Amino acid sequence: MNVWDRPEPPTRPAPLDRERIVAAAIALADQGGLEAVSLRKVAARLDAGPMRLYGYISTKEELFDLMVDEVYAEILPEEQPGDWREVLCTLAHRTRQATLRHEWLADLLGGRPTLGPNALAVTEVTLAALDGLADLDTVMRAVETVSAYFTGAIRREIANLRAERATGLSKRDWQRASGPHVTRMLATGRFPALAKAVHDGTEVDAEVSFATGLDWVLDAVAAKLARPPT
Amino acid sequence: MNVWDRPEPPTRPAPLDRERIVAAAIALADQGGLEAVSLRKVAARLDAGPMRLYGYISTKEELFDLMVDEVYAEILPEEQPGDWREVLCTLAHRTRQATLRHEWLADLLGGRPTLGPNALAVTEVTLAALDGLADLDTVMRAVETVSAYFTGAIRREIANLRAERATGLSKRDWQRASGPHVTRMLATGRFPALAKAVHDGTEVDAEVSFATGLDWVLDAVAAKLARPPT
DNA sequence: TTTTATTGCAATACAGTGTATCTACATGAG
DNA sequence: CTCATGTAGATACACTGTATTGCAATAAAA
Repeated sequence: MNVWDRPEPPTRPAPLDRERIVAAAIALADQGGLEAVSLRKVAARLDAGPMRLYGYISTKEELFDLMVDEVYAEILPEEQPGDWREVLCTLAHRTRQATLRHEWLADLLGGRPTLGPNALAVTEVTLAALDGLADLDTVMRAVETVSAYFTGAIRREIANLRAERATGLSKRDWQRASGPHVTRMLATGRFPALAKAVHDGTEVDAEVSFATGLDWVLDAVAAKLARPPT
Repeated sequence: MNVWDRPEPPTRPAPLDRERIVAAAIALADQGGLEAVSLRKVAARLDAGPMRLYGYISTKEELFDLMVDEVYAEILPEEQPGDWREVLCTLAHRTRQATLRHEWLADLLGGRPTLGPNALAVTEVTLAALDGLADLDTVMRAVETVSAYFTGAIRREIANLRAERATGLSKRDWQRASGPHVTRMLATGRFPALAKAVHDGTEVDAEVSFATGLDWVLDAVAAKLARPPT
C-alpha cells in the first residue's frame, strides 16, 4: 500500500460552537424561512451529523432563542443618542429593519420572553434612556406599550407582505379584484364600511404607516411621562 | 351463520363538515397547545382517517385560519355600543379574553392576514364605528395602530405567562432569584438600569397593565381623530 | 336485473422531522 | 502497549403533513 492509497488521517471534525451553529441556522432561515431550519440541515451545513448539535444546544427551541438574540445584536444601536423619544423611535425602526432583513423574526417576535445577552443589552439602553423621567411603573408601561405596538405592527406588515408575495398582487388589487373569497363577501353588502375602505383606500407605504402609528404612540407616552400617574 | 354473527351493515361514516373539524382542532389546541394539533389526531377525534380531512381542508395552515376565524366569532361583540373609543376598547379586551381562553391564539395572532367571515365582521363593526370621524387614511391608521398594540401586548402577556408556568415562579421572583442565566448577567453590573428595574419593580396585574397601555394609545388616537392630519 | 361508471373513504407510502440510545473509534492516561 | 474515557456518528423511534393507490358502495346505464 503506497502513500496515495493510504486513507487520509480521519479528519478530526471541525470544532463547533454555538456561534457557527446559530449562523448556519440564520443563513437557512434567511433564504428559506423558519420552516427551512431543521437540525439535520443545520448540521449538514457544518459537515456534522445531526446529533452533534446537541452538545451545544439542548433543543430546537433553544436554537431559535439564540437566533433571535443574534439579531438583537444587529438591533442594538452602536451609539445611542440622548433623547428618550429618539431612543424608542430608533429601537422601533431598527427592529423593523432587522425583521425586513430576517423575515422569520416576525414569526418569533413576542413569542417568548427575550432574555439573551443582546436582548438584555437592548432593554438596558432603553430603560437607561427613560430612567428618572417618571416613576418606575410609568417607565415600564411606556417601554412595554411602545414595544407592544411595534411588535404587532411589524408582524402585520410581514404577514401582509407575504400574502402579497404569494398572490403576486398588491393588497388592494387583490382585495378588490382577485381575492375570490373576500370579493364575494364584500359583494354581499354585509360589510359596507369595509367595502368603502377597500374601494376608497389609497395604498400607503408600509414604512410611513409604521412611522405614523409609532409617532402617535410616542406622543401618548410623552404626555404620560410629562405628568406622572394619577 | 346466524343473525348475531352476521357483520353489522358497514356503518356509513358520520358525515363531516368544516365546523366539526374546526371544533375538534380547537378542542385539541385548547388543552394541548397548537403543537398538539395534528391532522391525525383531529381525524381520530372524529373517527376518521387522516385523509378524510382533505375533502374539507386543503392544508393544515388553512385549518389554522379556520380556527382563528372561529375564535373571532367569540370576539365579535353581540351588540356594539356607539362610541368609537368604547368599540376599540372592548374589541381589545375581548380579543385578550378570547386569547386567555384559547392560548394558542397568541401564536397565530398577527401571523397572517385575517380574512375569514367572522374576522371581516369584526373589522366591519370597527370601521363602522370610526366612519366619518376623519378621512379614511386617518381612520385606518387608528384601527391599525390600536390593533398592533393589543396584538403585541397580548402576545407578550401569554409569552410571560407561559414562562412563569414553566418555571413555576412569578416573573419577578424568577428574574431576581432563580433565573440562572439572567441573574448572572445582572450580577455583572453591565445592566444597571435593568437591575434597578428588576429590583425595585412591583408586580403589576397583567390586565391593568394591558388596560393602561390601551388607554394611552386610545388617547393618542383621540387626539389625532380630533384634528385630521396635517 | 345486470353491468358499468363514479364517487369518496381508507390504507399504504414517502420523505421528512426532533430526539434517545447505542456503537465504535480516536485520544488521553498508566 | 494497554486500557479507560469521552465524543462523533449511526441507528432507531415515534411522529408529522400529504400524494397516491386501491377498494367498495352507490348511482347510472343497458
